[in-house]
Amino acid sequence: MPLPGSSPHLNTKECNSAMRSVRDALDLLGGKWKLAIIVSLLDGPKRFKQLQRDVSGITAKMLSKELKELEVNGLLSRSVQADVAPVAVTYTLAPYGETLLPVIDALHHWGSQHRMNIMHPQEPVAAKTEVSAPVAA
Amino acid sequence: MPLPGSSPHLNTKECNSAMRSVRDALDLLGGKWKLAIIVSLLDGPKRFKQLQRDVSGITAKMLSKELKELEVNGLLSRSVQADVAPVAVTYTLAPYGETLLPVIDALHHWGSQHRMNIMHPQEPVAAKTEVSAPVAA
DNA sequence: CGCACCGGTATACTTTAGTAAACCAGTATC
DNA sequence: GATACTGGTTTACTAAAGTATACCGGTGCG
Repeated sequence: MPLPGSSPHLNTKECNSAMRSVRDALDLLGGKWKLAIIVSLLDGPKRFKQLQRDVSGITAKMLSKELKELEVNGLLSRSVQADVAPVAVTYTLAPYGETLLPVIDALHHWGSQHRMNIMHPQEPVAAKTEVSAPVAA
Repeated sequence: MPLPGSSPHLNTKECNSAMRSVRDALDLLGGKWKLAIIVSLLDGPKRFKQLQRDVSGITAKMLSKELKELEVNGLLSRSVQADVAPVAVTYTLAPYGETLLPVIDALHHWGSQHRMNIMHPQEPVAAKTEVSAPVAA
């Protein structure tokens, strides 16, 4: 099995195969809210309104929709307690959802590096031997 | 500085901080085509029409738009050879674009795992058949 | 001449993502 | 009896993403 990341580049056939997986992941995780919900749920199980407060900015409609999608993909589980006062609904990150940690970590790591690069445009990461072309700003 | 990914979960403040970076990365990489273009360019520099053939399915308009965005973010570079016959334009993955390899790798790894899980659902990875609400229908 | 390739752009359209706000039944609180 | 909290749904909208198709000047090929 070819391990991408170790080889310098892939050929076209490998690209197409690899891209299917990458797109699968991105379809599930893409959009503005999915990762935010998952990350928030890493903190522990939460109820609907609690989640809505924590994720900050999300509307009830989006939260509801995203939670459904996340649930059918097995990334979290929804449980209802009908006996308690106003019916408590709890969302819990499924074990399968926790397998996303490496992905979240990679995204977070690159994203924070990138954030530094664009805020302090010195040469902290990608400026060692090569002097790039002085193209347009 | 807490290292996410190593700890089991983060608190709410850490989530918000981490999410900014994750969203930064996702904004740059999200959408249907950006990663596909980058992965295709891992194969080596390519010209516009070549890229359009390799990425398969992308329209000239989208390719043009995505290439521009990728270029202004420093992930690839565009070079024009005006001397040759019908003006050759070459797109090359920038060194900075190669720093995405860990991200691509993580996405690819999880995505292919996930793809197997949904295609061969041998083990009950996520049995979500439970309905514990005997209340209203 | 006629066609295809090159690197795109222009126009028009559909689809999806996301926002904003109101609304619901039930309970508990003031 | 009004208000707020619970877990959402509904409707209506905007903005962004993406698709489809045609078009452009220039060149080389038969």
